[in-house]
Amino acid sequence: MKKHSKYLVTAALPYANSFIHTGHIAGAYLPPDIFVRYKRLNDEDVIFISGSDEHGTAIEMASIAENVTPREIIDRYHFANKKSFEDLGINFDIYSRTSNKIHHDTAQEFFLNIYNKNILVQKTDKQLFSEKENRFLADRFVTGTCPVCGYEEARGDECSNCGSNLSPLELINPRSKITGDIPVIKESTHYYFPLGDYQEKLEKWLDSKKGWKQNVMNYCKGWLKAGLRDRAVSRDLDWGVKIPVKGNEGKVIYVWFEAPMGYISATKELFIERNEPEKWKDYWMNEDTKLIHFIGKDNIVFHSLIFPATLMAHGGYILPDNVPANEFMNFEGEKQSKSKGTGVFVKDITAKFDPDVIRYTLASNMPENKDSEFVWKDLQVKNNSELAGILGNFINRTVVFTKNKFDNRIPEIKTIPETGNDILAFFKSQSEKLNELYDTFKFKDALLLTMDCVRAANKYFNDSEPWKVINTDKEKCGEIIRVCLELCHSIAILINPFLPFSSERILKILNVSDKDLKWNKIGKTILTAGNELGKNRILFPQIEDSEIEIQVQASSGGETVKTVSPQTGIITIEDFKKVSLKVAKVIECVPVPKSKKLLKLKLNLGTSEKQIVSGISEFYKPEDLIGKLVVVVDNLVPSKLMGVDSEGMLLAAKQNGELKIVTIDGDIQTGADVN
RNA sequence: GCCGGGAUAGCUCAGCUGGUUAGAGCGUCGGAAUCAUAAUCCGUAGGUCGGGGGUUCAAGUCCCUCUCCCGGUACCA
Repeated sequence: MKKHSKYLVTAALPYANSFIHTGHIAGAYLPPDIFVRYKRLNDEDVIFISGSDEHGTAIEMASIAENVTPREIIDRYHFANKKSFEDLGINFDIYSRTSNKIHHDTAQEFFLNIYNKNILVQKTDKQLFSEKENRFLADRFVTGTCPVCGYEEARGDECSNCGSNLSPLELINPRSKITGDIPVIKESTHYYFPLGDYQEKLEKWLDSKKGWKQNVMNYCKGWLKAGLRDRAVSRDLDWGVKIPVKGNEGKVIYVWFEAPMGYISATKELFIERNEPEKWKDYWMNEDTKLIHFIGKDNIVFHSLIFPATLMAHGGYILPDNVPANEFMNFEGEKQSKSKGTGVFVKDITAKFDPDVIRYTLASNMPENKDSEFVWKDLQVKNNSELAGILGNFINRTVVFTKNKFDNRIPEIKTIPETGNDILAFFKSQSEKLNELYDTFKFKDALLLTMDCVRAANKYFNDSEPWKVINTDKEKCGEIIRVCLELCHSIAILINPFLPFSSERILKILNVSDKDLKWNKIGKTILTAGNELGKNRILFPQIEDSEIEIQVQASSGGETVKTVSPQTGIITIEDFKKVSLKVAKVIECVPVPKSKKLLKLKLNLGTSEKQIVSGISEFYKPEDLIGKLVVVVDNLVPSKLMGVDSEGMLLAAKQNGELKIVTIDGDIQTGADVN
């Protein structure tokens, strides 16, 4: 029965306005890749889908902020992220993107289907409209004075000063963030999806689900308990999938509604590429297919309530069989966050370390049950003591022994020694235990069990003492080494889901094809006596302290410093000239509400003023700083910290938990260049 | 404020419906071994399971309460 089911595995569509970081990988991409690889070793029918989510306000905002087209933004992140996945061996069958025509067609068909059934309801709201730009302004495009605290730069959805939730209509003196002009109030009609109508169906459906993770169920129950409400499915925006109904010019399908359909359009695209354009239905519309969504916890309600409801509304589609969401992976005690500039981008870490080492580190510490922690030191420790020490060493000692004592050829085996049979049987039984772990998404346990096999292999080598036996009985020694070589092959299979690159390298070293790279060959003898081994190579070179130190230092700059790429070395004067340093006087200084370390500073730079947010409140009180002359980076790309705009960076020295800001020795005019 | 989730050995984490001396990996310390990337193997030590109270023959596991962290959500007109 199980044999005949198909698997349709999806990984969350990353939003194309930032680079993916290790937290994303550990939470939503490595787990499905491991799962899919395991299934493939078992010859199961599985396809693995993901792609970039490329519409919505945030991308349009980014494009305006950078004065480029949205297309430039999404291209930048789409291709970078696609490459990041490839570099890490996350092997999607297709990594598509929602800006593709096929996705627009699919989403519009979906919308029309539901629209034609009169499922959608229309509501009219007052919204701010910019006559200059001739369009409605999304919440985040509006800025104005907060009616609660009087802060003049409040956003349309939230005041970043006092934290109040706002509607753009409440703002005093609202302005367009793009052009600065004053918008007018205009009515706009939108379509809503009546999620509440599906409450009962969803509850019943969820009740029938066995084996879902507790955290996933909890999130859903929370929402159901609160009652599901209508959700707008259209928006006044340029950038997105147009509403395919007349009279809705300037409106697009709300991104939350359209994005998950990206899984469907990506599947269509995949089978068009494979010249089987109808075959996607065999997955999406086939009850024998198990649809599994791998996501992070932020996405739970979309994948286990909202998207299923829209699938129900359309009809004909299967619903997810499981949604194994993970928690988050933090970074050295902090959230991995774009706005805070903390975390490790995949593009940076893959430039420096072996993808399998990264995969191993992330997998062994996956946030399966609760938020977990990525620590640089861990990468070194895992590599040196586990990958190199246990795994790499076993392969290496076996291969080197074969080379030195058996002419680099696979020894004959007449009878397998009893202890050899034991270890092979142990491998087999472990592989059976692993089946259950993989099927229940317990990948951390699976990794431990996998490494147990390698440990046992080392023990077999030790206990058998081939280096002694070689002196008395070469044939028997050959049999021991032969068993070890067979174990190497089994290990190549066992580690394949986690360490695909190393798995391949082991096959190369053994000089065999991948035809026996099948789960049911674990613990089997498959090598051919007399065959010569391939060239040996060290699978996991030691990672030195210095290599890790560089990373730790590069990413410990605190909130105001972006994690830098792992690059060191000498720069030219031209490089340095790119940085504009100026003397500035602190004229105002207040803590950022709700933040732990942030101070908001208003600075006088002689001819101009600017606002900088700096993570120094643990070291300085606001009143200590007012009037001080400080040094700032004047031409840093602006960013937001805790929702507060920051237009530069304050220089400070930091060491061992101490921090001192850079000040000027004596009097000089503010705005003076520093070099 | 309300809802949910955390707080377990030096570090990173497991502990299902309550049940013998609380587990794993890594690290520490000691020993064995020397084929191997100073890599392996064996053994040892390490925790009043965030604090306090309660239910029970029995609680890390259930209940109450407090502290701290993390999400979500509301209000603050």
